[in-house]
Amino acid sequence: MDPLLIFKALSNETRLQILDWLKEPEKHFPPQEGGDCRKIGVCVSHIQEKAGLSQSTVSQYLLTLQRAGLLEVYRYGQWTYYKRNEQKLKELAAFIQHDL
Amino acid sequence: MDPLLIFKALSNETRLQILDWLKEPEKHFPPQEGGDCRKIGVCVSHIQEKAGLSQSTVSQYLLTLQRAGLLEVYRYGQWTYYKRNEQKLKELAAFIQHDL
DNA sequence: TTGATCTATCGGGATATAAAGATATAATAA
DNA sequence: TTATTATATCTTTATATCCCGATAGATCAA
Repeated sequence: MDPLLIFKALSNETRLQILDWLKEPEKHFPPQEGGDCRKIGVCVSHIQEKAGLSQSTVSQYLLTLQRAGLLEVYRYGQWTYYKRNEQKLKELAAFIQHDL
Repeated sequence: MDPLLIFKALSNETRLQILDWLKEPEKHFPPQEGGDCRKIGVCVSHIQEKAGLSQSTVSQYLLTLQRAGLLEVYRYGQWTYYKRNEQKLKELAAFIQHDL
């Protein structure tokens, strides 16, 4: 739990949106062949299309969120799936409530 | 409540420290003549001395935290006192818990 | 009024972040 | 093997943030 790293990761409109979209992935992204987006996450290209930014930028954003611990990664074949790390988000809420 | 503005304000080690020091001001700052630091806040020069940064930098940091709604200001004569806005911090905790 | 003190603001150089295109890597398909 | 697809990394330009010194306001003391 590195609060500074987390707050930096949250200091960007698009990254906040990505976290929000991933709350209800089936509502914001098209169906995937690879597997249930609730379980394995959403692949980078779907997130990129939704964000309307370049592939490299979105890839960087996802890594930023992952390094902060807010997203989990699952790799299968040539795909990379990202989903929320609800555990970490709960820890963050607890930190803000008790320590900030 | 502007989450992006708040997260940007929290994306700095010194600003996080200032928020922490102001949780127990009498523990971290010398006594003030102007009034009880719990009630009116701590003056800029005390915070500056503790932070070990220039006066202009600390003044900017305090404004950043205030614009985000995390600090409250009280002006008396030539002094400016800052204290935590516990209400806003509670709102932030609730936001993270329910909306992030 | 003059001088001292406290704080805010301005301007600037250094560093970090934003966001893109180009390229590399790795897996799949033909 | 070669071509294609998905993602990551590299490089670069533009913008934002960090942090300072200098200066400006505002208040208080003499």
